[in-house]
Amino acid sequence: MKRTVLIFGSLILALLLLFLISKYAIISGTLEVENALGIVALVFLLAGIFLYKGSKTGLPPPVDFIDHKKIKALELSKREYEVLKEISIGLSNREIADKLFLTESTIKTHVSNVLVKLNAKRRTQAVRIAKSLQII
Amino acid sequence: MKRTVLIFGSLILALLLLFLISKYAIISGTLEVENALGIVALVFLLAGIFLYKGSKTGLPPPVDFIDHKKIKALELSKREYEVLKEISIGLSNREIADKLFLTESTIKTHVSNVLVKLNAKRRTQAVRIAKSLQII
DNA sequence: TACATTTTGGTACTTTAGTATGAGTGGTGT
DNA sequence: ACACCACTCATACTAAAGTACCAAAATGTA
Repeated sequence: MKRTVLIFGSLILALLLLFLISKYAIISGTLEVENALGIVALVFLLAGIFLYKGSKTGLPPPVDFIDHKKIKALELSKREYEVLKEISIGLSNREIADKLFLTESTIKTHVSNVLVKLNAKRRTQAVRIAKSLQII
Repeated sequence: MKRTVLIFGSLILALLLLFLISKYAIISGTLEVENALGIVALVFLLAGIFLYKGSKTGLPPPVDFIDHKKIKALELSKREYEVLKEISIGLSNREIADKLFLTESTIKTHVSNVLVKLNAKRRTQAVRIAKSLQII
């Protein structure tokens, strides 16, 4: 949001600047209309590319970017989310327990809660759902 | 490739056309320089967006595209690969069996083979590895 | 401080997953 | 015709995963 405003602001400024420069140059005869148009064209071609890159209005999910709002909406606690991430990289409950310095019991509790909150029957399904929701 | 040439061709044509029109209009006094520049700017802004969208020269791996060579390199058979895909969408052995009209026994055999070939200990890990190898 | 969550852990089971091993069938290439 | 391989299925286990229920700390917040 902040970035968009900034980009548009500098874009408008650049446009105004170009107007002034080109107008002056044309009047004083040091620049032909073709050149002025060419410069404007080039600048805005690049601007278009840059803007599109930044905005990403396209349909394809932007590869990554975690949706933290959705995590909250699902009421996943910090630990539960942490465990979910470990599941997604293929660790067993035992391994997750060791990694987080907890007992397997605790991990099982967390996993069960994650499954309920993600409405999944299995951890593999939970991973798929989590990915489709863009929370991992 | 073909499309790129076509796009650039029409882009150049449009540029020439704009030059002619704006030059004529400016000379005959029916159009101010500002407007001409504005039009060019707008056109090329859109062109930039369009070009970027089409070319996608960016770094991000194009999201999908399955590496069939790697599947062969891993010596994954047709069935095994099929089972792997079902695993990745979170199905249980029972569910995969029903979906493919096979017994759970058979699925277990396939899964075991997949795990060995992908060098994974668990199905969740197999999914992660398969994704990192771009075979699913 | 009182209250609500979160986090942690346990016990006791049930259900899936995964391994090991063997074996029959059908297709392909030689 | 025979060898080879993918595919199928079975039995018998072992090992994880998951469920249900409970309960005590730790943490955060009104």
